[in-house]
Amino acid sequence: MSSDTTIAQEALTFSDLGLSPKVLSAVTDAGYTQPTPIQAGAIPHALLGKDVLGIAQTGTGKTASFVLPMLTRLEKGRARARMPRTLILEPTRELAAQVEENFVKYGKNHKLNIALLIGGVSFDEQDKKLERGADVLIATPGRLLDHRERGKLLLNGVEILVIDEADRMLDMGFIPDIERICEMIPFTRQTLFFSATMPPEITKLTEKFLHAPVRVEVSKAASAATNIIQRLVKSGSKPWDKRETLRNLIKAEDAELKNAIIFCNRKVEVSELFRSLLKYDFDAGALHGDMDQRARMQMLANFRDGKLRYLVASDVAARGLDIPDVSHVFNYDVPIHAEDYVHRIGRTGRAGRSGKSFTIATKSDTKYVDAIERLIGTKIEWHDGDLSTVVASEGEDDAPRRGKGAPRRAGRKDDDRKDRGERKKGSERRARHGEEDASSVVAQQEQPDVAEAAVADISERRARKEAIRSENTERKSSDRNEQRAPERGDTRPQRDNSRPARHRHQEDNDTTVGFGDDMPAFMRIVAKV
DNA sequence: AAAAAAT
Repeated sequence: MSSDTTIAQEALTFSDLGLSPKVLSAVTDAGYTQPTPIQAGAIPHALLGKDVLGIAQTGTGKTASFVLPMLTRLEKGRARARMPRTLILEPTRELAAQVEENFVKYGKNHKLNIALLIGGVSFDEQDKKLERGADVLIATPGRLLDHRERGKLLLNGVEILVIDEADRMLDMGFIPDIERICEMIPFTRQTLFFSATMPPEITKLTEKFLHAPVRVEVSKAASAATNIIQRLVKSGSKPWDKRETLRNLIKAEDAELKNAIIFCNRKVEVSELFRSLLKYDFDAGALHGDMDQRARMQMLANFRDGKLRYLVASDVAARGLDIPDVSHVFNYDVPIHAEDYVHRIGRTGRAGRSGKSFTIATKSDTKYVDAIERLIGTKIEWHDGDLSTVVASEGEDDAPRRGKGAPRRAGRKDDDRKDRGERKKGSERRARHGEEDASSVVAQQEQPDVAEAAVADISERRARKEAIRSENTERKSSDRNEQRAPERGDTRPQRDNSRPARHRHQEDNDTTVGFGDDMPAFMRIVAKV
């Protein structure tokens, strides 16, 4: 009876789902045999051309649940110029690039034209791909609409439309854009719609744009994976207190720590913490939305490839990003929205591995911690005593009653001197003079420990300089020049700008992109198909 | 209290 169905489900393999031989062979080559619940539930219907409403978090194998059937269905027919056959909408550039990687990986036996339309990079290459006729078009909404308005793109040939991470698009205010785009595509299309949650606005959207969808639901991740050890870490609330807490934590975890993502709530904090960590010789990179696109891709690639051990990031990296082997997640700030906590810590403990997450909490974070504990339904253990044992740094208390202008030098600890040094002056200068100045800052820093520097692995130092340089090309100050100004003293090997960065790292690595085995264990148990 | 996305 019910045990029979369980057995039948467990025995299910990809070859049972109706995928084409070409697709199956790519899946097998990637080392997968068993579909995840969302894949097993969605693929057969998607192959039949039905609309699918998939309710699933990232990390459930969701991407493959639309990539594989789309590849199969694309085997018939050909793309025409400026008329893409399929369209996949993603909320962030990194996610869009990641989906493209999936199409490349599982479409290796197909001859498909894939175009990635995202902001922050030049139009030329994107235009060329559209002109050639794209079988698969992956886009963030803004750039897609931009291309359309320039007349480079006709959406009335789209046969399959995928809307991914719909609830996140809602958070980001993309819903009007999504509606516009949906209205441009003939309703004879097939629509595959994915969302982790179903708030009323999203339900409305599905009622408007889906036709008799098959609903496939995988239970929510909010119950927090059991393979991730979670701890709260008390800290004073001043930035230097928190940075010191973080450094000590990282050092204490050193033996177990392969690599870590460190989340901050704000972009400025990402930048500050990143610079601070570099000064303390941590092998860190940074990732947030104000960095130029090349730097974003570079940082992510370097972190994935193990060239950077730490990645300081905003919530742009919280959801969906698939880096298979992250050992630690640190929340430098307690996330304001409890769901973000679940997404952030879900960057570790992937592909059935174990992971550790530490959340630095100050007295003013109490209510956010409470909200998180309510959401995940458990109390998070304190790492080394709770906040009642916090010693406020000398001359300060934790009460946030002082304004920003309050003197803050009084009680600083010895260890902090590095942290607060000449940063402001330095960054102002860098902003005016561009990148070459950043390397001199690095040189300056390294001077005090010449001996150490000499011993240090050269490539590591080069990577760090590269990192500091990239992080300095923040979009706000230089993105526009970036597109047309290779004349700045750029010593990096000349980039072939006609190809987006992600193609390069994709060719020279075969990092596993998460898939069937990329499902948290707790989900495997409760998932219903 | 934020971040994300077109310029």
